[in-house]
Amino acid sequence: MIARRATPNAGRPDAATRDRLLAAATRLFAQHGFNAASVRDIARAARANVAAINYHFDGKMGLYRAVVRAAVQAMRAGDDAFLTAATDASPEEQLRTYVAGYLPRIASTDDRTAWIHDLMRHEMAEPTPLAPWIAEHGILPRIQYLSGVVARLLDCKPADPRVARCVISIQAQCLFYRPDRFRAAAFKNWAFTHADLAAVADHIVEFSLAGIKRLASRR
Amino acid sequence: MIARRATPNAGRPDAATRDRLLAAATRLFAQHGFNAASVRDIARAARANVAAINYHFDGKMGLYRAVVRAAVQAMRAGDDAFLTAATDASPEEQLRTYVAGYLPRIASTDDRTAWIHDLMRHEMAEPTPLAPWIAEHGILPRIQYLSGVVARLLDCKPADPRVARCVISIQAQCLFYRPDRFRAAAFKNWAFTHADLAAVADHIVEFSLAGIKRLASRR
DNA sequence: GACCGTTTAATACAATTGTTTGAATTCACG
DNA sequence: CGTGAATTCAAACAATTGTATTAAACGGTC
Repeated sequence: MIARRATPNAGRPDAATRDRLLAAATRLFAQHGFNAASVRDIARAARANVAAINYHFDGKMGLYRAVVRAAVQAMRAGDDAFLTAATDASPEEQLRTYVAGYLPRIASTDDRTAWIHDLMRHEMAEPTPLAPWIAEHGILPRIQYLSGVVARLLDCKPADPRVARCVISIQAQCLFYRPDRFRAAAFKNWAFTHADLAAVADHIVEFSLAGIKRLASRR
Repeated sequence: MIARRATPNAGRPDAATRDRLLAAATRLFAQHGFNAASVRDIARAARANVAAINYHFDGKMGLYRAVVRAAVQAMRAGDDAFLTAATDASPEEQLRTYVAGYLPRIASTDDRTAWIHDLMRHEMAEPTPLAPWIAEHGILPRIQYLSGVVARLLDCKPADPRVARCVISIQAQCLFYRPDRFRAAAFKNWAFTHADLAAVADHIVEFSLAGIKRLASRR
């Protein structure tokens, strides 16, 4: 039967099987993607039975949905922390805040924050039916915020085609610092200390501000 | 027995089974990645028997190696066409030539040129043992060329940390225009006409030149 | 036309996939 | 202790995976 738990009282003595499954699935889906992560591997990592996945989540896709939901939620929570912070600051300062807050999360290798971006990378390479939903709820808000900042910097309407191009230029630079084996091989000394990362954030801001100012003056 | 064909005389009346397998594998590996593309799907698409893959390529991994070898080869051939073209041009003009030549290939949806980048995307999400080799032979040469151009623009040594950061900023902007479902959902009107693409190339060059000049003046 | 190496084909193999089943176990409550 | 619902478990399911086996078909040379 279906028979879901009526009250989600997660206050069990030890972590409930459902929670352990969710945690293990988060790690393995982020590492290998939806298809390549097997339910048996997930169950073993969670010290649970395979059937528990179907019992608690209605199958592999249901488990994935739960992971993705949590990912988007964590993403928006992280954004709100520094996006809504200084709405009265200058757009230059807003851009600096954005990059300084975003880049460390992108470049992080700490599993507690990095898994979201690994999940996204797999969705880009081999999309699941959830891809459009993730893009709309996890990414679009950030793009729209950035568009507003850039439009003020360019002193034009957000619909101006230059806005989208500049937003992409900024976003692309940040995203590129997500570590992977390709970058490690193509760019030697890829490992970043905290100081390096701050320098990179500085670079992206200066580089982008110069580019934007240039395009603002033309036309 | 092993019994590989002594001479690779591909001049058969109709396309040899080996060639059809290679073509089908190229398409399917690019679409779904190494693991998700099954040998049976490849064989069916090539109108060949499953065992033909083991006979001609010594297994799935051998087939993938052949595809990747061709990919890197095509990549370098495409690069040489416009990288070695104008070595006496100004670095500004070299950058413009680079972006104008590179971006259309990145943004292409034509299977004859796009498959290479799709292959790379899968390697980034779920690397195979070939990943380091691909990075070294397929990507590193381009990065080194770009580093030389940027070093001249910055008027500094290629080892200067600013060079790598600027190269990344340029490369990241170009790579971001590879189409996928996420970008289509996050950026409306993502489809590009030829004119749009030229405008984007122009944007990247102007944006980046302004950024580089700015960083050249500081320090 | 008979021979022999090359290529194709059908089939079998063990391993792994997601899911289902039905019984055993656990837990809260009377 | 006893009852009944919630949860866990081992086992089995059919489908799919990459590879190996073995025989049949092909193609050029004597």
